[in-house]
Amino acid sequence: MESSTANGRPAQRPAIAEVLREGIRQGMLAPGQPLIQASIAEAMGVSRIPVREALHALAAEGLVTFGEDGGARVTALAPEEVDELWTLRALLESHMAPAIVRTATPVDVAALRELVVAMDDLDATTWSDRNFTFHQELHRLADMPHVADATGRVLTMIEPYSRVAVTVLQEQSEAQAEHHQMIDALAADDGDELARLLLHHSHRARKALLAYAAQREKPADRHAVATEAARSLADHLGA
Amino acid sequence: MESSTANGRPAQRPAIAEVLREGIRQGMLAPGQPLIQASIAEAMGVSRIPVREALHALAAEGLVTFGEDGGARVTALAPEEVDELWTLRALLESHMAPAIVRTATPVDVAALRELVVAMDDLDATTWSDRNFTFHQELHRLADMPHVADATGRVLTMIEPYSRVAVTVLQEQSEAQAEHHQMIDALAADDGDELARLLLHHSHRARKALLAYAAQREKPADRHAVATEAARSLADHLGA
DNA sequence: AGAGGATACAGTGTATACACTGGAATGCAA
DNA sequence: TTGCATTCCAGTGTATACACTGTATCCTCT
Repeated sequence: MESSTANGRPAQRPAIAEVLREGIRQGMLAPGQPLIQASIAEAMGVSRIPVREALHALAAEGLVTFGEDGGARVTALAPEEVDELWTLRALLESHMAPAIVRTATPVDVAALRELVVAMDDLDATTWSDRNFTFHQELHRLADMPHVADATGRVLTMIEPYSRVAVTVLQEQSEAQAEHHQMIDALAADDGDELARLLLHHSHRARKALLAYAAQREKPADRHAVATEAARSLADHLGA
Repeated sequence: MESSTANGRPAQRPAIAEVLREGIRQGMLAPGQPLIQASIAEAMGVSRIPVREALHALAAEGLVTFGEDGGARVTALAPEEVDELWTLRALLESHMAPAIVRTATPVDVAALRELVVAMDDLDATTWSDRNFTFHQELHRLADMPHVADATGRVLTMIEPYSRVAVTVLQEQSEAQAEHHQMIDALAADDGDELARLLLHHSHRARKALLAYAAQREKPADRHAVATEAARSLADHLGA
């Protein structure tokens, strides 16, 4: 009475989207970079078909954007969008805080504390990875799969932009200090405090990032590409 | 210097995902229903390839679930999941409220009021459609594209479950009354009141829906599928 | 008649092949 | 040298074809 199904081959499809997602999240695939189906297919040893499917899935997640000409690129976010997503992240995380405190067992808290302690002295890249894991694990405790999913998507989208800040600013040590406070609040069953910390965590990082971005993009603001090209041209002609 | 692209044929791809999404949202494709690639392809007059891409995109949106056997079905949500999503909706909508009030022009407000008035006496199906549009238009005013997108996804996911409530309960008239109040709050530039109304709107509807669902699912709660299968088997054997 | 195994079928995953497009390079004329 | 038309090519969208698997059917044997 019920229909059936089966697949044909190794079916490493999920792996393709996974690899691309990680590549984008970790910044190896830069925002705006074109994603050529044939190249990806060759690199992964598959045909274009499963690559296209992965690309469309990532597009639905917002990580990839299909230009009207059909070409896929890593989604590039405008500063206002990054700002919006940081605020959204703060909202979602603080929303989960009470549930996290409610359902976390001492074992969970111990595991998280261990994770945080292990992050205390790490280079920026590794720290960013662990930071992502830490927050994901935290969200998992809320027992709100859809909210956690949405939050994870937001985290993934803003991560390429956050990493820059971690590398350049003193962001890492401040964030670590706050992580320790979060664990303490969690151990003390203080949901309100955890929510407050998560809000502060996001908003402080967001402001630092925006300041950095503003400083970085000031000179390039309007005619950035044009002036850059003009300078290059002048040099070339002057020689 | 820059790469180029082009497509081959009519490229009605976006239409495919769109049609499926609408079909799911409007309940024409019921939760749990298998989505056979070949059938869809034939119905839409295309091959399976673009259908697969649409399916994967919808899966990334959460509207479609791929079973481990590979078969795609319309995602079926457990009551707790619907509950979680209603709460999330309330959070997101109330978050947007201040921004909506801030950026809405008198023209926007008039257009929304007209929309609401036109909804006053409609059959359940048409009203549900307009209701969806109304909320989407409201979100659009917040000038927060990503939050609005996320909210739209949530609305789409819960809509099949909400429609039942609208059909059965007196939900429609209560919701309409609240819609009018929202427009008034919007016209009065009262962001806090709008946020309060949106929260109340969602939470009341959510409770009504849950009560309805609980009543409806009481007998099938635990071993629903097993008992269903057993009954079917019994009928079949008894005949 | 009932249990056990071969076979057909439905359905999926993937690769290959073809059609089509827009920009880049090239060649030609002025 | 410059302006323009033509050709070439990179890249995409889609269809067809094939490989594979789980389930259901049917046939056989006891």
